[in-house]
Amino acid sequence: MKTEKNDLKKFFDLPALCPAFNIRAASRVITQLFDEILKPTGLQITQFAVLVGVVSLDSPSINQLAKGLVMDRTTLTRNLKPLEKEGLIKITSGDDKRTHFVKITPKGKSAMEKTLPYWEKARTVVSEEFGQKHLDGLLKDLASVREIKN
Amino acid sequence: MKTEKNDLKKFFDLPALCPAFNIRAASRVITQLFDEILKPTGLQITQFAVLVGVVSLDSPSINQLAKGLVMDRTTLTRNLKPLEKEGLIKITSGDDKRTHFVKITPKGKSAMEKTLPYWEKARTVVSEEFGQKHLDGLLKDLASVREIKN
DNA sequence: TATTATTAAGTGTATATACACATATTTTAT
DNA sequence: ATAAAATATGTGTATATACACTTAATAATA
Repeated sequence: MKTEKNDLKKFFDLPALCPAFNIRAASRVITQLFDEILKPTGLQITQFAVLVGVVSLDSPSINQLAKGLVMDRTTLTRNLKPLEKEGLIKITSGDDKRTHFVKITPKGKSAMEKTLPYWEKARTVVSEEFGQKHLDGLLKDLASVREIKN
Repeated sequence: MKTEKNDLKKFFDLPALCPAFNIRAASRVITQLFDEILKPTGLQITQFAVLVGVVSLDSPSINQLAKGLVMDRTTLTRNLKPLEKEGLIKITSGDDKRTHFVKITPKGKSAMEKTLPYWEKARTVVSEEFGQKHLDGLLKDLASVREIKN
């Protein structure tokens, strides 16, 4: 009989119990579902989220936008690059030259309008697969998870 | 008064309603929390998840492991690289030379043993921040989200 | 005013993610 | 036995993520 040291059975329960494994796996599934449905728009769901943040926060600074999106500032900086390259946003300096504001462009607005129905479609698919009431509960829980950060 | 076309208010509700925005944001928060606590182990939570998958599935093939982890096969291939480089796993061919099996090494086992208490600590933190009962419900919901894939 | 501290943002590096495409091997059908 | 189909995996490319570190500009203080 092998020693206890080599007994790996204790790891077998982890996948079902781990918040990180599970939220990351679920995140991959949902992201693929949205990106598949959004494909005709040329936007990925993360990019759409950033654009929505930009208009909701009305031309925020990088820091403000990162906070609003619950996204690391340096991650956001990188995520803005393809949107800027495509001309969907524009980044400008304020009076305080350290601060950079993110503005939506007409092309960006147009891309958002085009994407909205696909987003609605994706949301409907999730809602039907999952149950609207169930989904409402999940969204509430996910909002609570976000609060852990504070 | 501007035309309806330029009215962006309709986007303001999206962040609260979007499963993708919310699950991705929550995933970032949880991942950072786990990675911070796991830092002394030298493993990130995704890497620990892969190792747990390898031992739980008992030296699976790449495809089997990807399926078990609900991870895209090509993502897994890339995620295995740093683990292999560190000597925590070994990849070997079977009789069918297309199939590659992933095996844990002694160094890999040792890393897992070292990491386990840190994982437990992180799980406790989440559980306390969030409430154990609440967390159980969330884990169940996340498992359901994963099922959408099938 | 000169120095120091603070604030805002970018860069270097590494891992994570996944689609489209390519390769190698095995199986199936002719 | 050979051609075609199916299977298992890897690679090219692009985006996503975030820590550690750096730079630039402004604010606070001596």
